[in-house]
Amino acid sequence: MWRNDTNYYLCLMDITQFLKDGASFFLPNISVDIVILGFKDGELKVLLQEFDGKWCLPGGYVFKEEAVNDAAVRVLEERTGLQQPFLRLFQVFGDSNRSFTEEFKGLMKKIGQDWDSDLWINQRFVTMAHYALVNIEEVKPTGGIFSMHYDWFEVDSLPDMLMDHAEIITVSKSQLRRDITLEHISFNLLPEEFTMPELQRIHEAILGRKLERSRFQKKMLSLDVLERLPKPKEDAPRRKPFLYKVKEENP
Amino acid sequence: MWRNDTNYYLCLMDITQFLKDGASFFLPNISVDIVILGFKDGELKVLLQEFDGKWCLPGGYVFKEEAVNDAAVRVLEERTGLQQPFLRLFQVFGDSNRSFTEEFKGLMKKIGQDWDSDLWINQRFVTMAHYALVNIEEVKPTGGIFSMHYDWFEVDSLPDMLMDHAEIITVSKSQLRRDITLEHISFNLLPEEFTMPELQRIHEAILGRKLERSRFQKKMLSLDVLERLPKPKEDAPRRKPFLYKVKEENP
DNA sequence: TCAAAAGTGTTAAATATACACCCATGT
DNA sequence: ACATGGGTGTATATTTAACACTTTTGA
Repeated sequence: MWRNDTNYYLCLMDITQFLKDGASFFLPNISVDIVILGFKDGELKVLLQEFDGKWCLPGGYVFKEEAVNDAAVRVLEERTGLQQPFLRLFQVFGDSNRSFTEEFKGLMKKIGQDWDSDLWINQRFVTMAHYALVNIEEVKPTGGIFSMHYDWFEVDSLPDMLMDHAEIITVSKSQLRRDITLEHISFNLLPEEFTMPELQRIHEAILGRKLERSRFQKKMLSLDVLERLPKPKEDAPRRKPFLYKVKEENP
Repeated sequence: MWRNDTNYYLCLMDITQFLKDGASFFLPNISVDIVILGFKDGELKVLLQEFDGKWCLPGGYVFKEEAVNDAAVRVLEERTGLQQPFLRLFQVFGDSNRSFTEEFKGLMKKIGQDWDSDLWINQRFVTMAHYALVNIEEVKPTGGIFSMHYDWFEVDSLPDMLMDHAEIITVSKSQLRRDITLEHISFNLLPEEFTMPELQRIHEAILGRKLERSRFQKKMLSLDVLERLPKPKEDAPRRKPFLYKVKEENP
């Protein structure tokens, strides 16, 4: 399941080879994009990478012998170093004019590569849009094959984005908003041990509104998935809040 | 948006031509499958078509210049005659071994077509799985290009299904179960005018459990989306229930 | 000592649940 | 007339909401 041969090859491959031979490794017309979400300073952040002056989602392609889901896991690991983060496919963006043709034209010129409209990378791509929930402190971001520049952006004030990537993020937000009220997945945005106020800030950021302390606490505890640890958080500015962790599943 | 030239061509095309030239019309490796759900005799039914002795979901491929969503709408219309039914993409099935190779081998032989492992139709396919909610009485089913046999099956007792199509139906059921509690979409399974008991039967079938009459009625009416019509349903065996229809959106 | 953050409690309102009662209709 | 399906009401339990009270802690 880890780094297969083809994948390892890609890692060593330079951009010239990628552009030349990609069509023989990857499924055509299919891409994978990942809205990698983290939480810091009270804000929900998304990891973006720079592409010819604009910004775009981390993404990649699916090897011919690879499951779509494995491709998403692989791309996510390539960009974050994370092994088992929370990852979910939430939508497909499949309009007939979805291609990066113009964008690649500009970039190729800039990095001194030959551009050709028949390049496999200029195809129309149907993208499988995923979102991932990560502990932002654990992420060791790396750029993709086209760019070594990356940064975290507040999801509600995005920079100039490529193609439909801003829309993809918008849809991911509303999906996450739905999912978080039905499933217990917000913990994935925090380290193993966390406090109730921290968890509340996350829910507030995702839902876009303030939540009432007392009710939030009761709700979370009634889910019976949290375990309160004996010692409170030490480096807190005022009263030290309790630490919690997600209960082990007892089989 | 309606029947474009390529599509019209396909309609006239016979199976030989489809197998020979399909690769030049369609996006490779991508398919669309639709779990077409209707309601009759107190049961949730799915429209299946026969394929070489087994059964499969209605499906199709995406034209190179066509949006994935338009392809799903087109396939649905081709098989049901319906113009604007409720249709939603709910999952992608993208395992690396997803192909009909063996199944096509058998069928080609049977219908006297040449089989070749390099046939485009033997590729691995990543399928965009949709579900559609239809008024079963309005559907005029037609077979696909491979089969003229179709039938409605109770979703909980399916016949022998091709590949992962039984799993796709299982996932569609759980998605629908989730969606129906959050959105008002069950009306799509009924004619324009319907009774409260009819609506309740549908919810019961989807959720897989009995619901309490009084509560169900209050809940539905409190949504403020239903309009009670002046005359009750006439052809009812006992007491005539009221007829309802979905309120017009008032802008 | 005091303001802010964190934890808990108390009450009221809103919803959900269970079931009882009544009406209409075909047998 | 009565069994059955359909419509409505009522009492109870549960959940949600609003807010008050208390504790802890750094400034």
